[in-house]
Amino acid sequence: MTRQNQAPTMKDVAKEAGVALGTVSKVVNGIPVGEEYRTRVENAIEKLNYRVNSYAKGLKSNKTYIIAVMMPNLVSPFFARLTDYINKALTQRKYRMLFYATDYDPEQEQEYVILAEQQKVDGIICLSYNPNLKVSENVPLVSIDRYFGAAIPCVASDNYSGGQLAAEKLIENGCRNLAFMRIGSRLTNEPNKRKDGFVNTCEVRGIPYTLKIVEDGTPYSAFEDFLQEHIKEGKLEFDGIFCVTDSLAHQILVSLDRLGIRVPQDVQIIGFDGAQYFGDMEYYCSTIVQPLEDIAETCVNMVLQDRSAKVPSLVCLPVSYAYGGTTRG
Amino acid sequence: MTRQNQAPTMKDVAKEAGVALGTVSKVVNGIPVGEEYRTRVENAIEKLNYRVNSYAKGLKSNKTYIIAVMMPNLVSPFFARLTDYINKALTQRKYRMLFYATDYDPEQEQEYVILAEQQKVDGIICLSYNPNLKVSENVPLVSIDRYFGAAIPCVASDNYSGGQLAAEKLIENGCRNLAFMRIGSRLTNEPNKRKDGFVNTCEVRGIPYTLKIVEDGTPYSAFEDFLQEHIKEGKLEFDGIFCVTDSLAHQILVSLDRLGIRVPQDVQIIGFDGAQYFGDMEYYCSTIVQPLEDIAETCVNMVLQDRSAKVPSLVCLPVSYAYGGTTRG
DNA sequence: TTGTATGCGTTATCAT
DNA sequence: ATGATAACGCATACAA
Repeated sequence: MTRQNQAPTMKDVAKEAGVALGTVSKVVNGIPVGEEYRTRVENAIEKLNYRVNSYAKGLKSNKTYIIAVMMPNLVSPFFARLTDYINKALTQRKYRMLFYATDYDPEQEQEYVILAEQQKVDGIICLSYNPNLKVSENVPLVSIDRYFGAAIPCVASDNYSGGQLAAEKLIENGCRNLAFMRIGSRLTNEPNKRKDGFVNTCEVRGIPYTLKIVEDGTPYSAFEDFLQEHIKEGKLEFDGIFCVTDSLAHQILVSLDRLGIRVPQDVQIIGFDGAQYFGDMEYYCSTIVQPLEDIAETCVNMVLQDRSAKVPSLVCLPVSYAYGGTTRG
Repeated sequence: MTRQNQAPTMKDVAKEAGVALGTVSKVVNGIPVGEEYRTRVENAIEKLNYRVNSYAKGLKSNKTYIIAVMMPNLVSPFFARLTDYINKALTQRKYRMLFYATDYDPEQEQEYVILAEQQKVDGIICLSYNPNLKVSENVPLVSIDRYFGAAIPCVASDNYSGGQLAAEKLIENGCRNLAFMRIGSRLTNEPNKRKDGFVNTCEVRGIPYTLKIVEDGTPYSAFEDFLQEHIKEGKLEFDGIFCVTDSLAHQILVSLDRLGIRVPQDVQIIGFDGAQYFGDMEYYCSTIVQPLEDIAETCVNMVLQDRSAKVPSLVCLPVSYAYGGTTRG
């Protein structure tokens, strides 16, 4: 029984055009061929609606033009936007994106890396929460925000400077008693440097500060309780708060509203990320903006780079401050 | 010259284990094999860190376990969330997602469909803005929100009922002079039925209404001008507004704030989509919630369904109302 | 049960 | 310049 209702192959095209298989391959790949033959082949391709099978092609050439991208999810605007930029950067370079959502699960991450390897992708870009991720030598991997050691290039915002910038902006806007709030992993990763930068500037500038850091999974009410405890005679002790993400800043704003503390009159808030309403409008809050487009471009360039080229093990890209209504300027 | 530093193949494993190629294949695919052989092969696989090459596998089996998903972008929370759910549904079924961002460009959409076909994906799920999209018979395609005709299954929210529900909720909350606002394509698509449902209920209930519909690309200021014109003696004529999306509702809220009109005291607003702050918190506004998870599941089930099975040409899934602070209830 | 051989749709190396 | 043929890594029908 012959193939029925199957997609046509090069062989079919060759038969239709009355030429040899190799000739069809040449036409498809833009290799010079006699004018007469070329049109015959092109007509046959048109007639049969032929498409090259990229699996067969990949099998031969050992190149797939596919990059695997791993993120915790696409629901967080930060991840979604970053993925969007990565996808754009890949598309511009004629690459496609195979996407995996890891849901912060280290085991799934490991599984997906293995999957990507057998998918024979040309590279992997991942934002990982698995500090022990095992990765094969055979496929280049670029990490976002997590440093795995010199062998695996890591791209991140300049989180330390971002922390400094947040403190400076608050101080510049008149704050004299600061707080830093963080929820999240105890894993060492680049974003944790936000705190260090913040603390550094507070100490250099001689501004008192308080840290409220809770573990992942802690309910947000912990922060509200914390704020409550620091309200003396109806007045919040802090006049400036740096939240480790815009998402947390949003929660804090809700709590402050509930507690009757006005923003930015009573306390000024700075978040981190640069999240925007519906992706393209104003900022949720005053914030340290991550250069997502640069991060994406950098990741793509590095993952596509010749393996033999020496790549830096950590690239930090400059952040900027953006006003979003929760500070005085 | 032999392969060097290449990923190991089944042949390598067979040699290492001292068994035949076919035996390795059987072990890999869980086909019964002698206990002795099995462990020998498994050890060899472990030792060489062997991974099956899914390209070679796909070439043989004509099945790739990859579904292409096309969306305008991942920046809009609606698209991002929908894509997230689709990806989850695919992952649960051991499928992977190849993602394409179309940026609303009909030509790119067409290109991507062709690309997907030569990528030999097992199916395509797309939210398209190309009314003339050409699609091959060889790969199943499921459309979201755009009806292409009986041959191509379309999945959407029950937009008509959503429009009705919005009108009913506004009326129920005491509104007696309604407005509908829309920005967007003139292409016929399912979401356009929101207006029809809204109008239907207004007429049945005998409530006066005004439509303000502008074309894509019109600046938002057009709506603010419109509102301005309908303010008589400091009072907005409308006491209820149904916005075609939450995104537009957000813009309208900004405009109303600027115009000194209070929400929900002076006017109540209902949006459409069910967008949430940072994906998982409160709603931006009172809204008609699209059942994104159901839509995703339905699309995935349909695209994976046996081609021979008759699939319905249009599936509409029930929407619901959610309070989000911009109405009285 | 295990091994061998063929073919999937390409590309590339040959002769022609 | 063109056509025949081997190989890519795997699955499978068939032979042992």
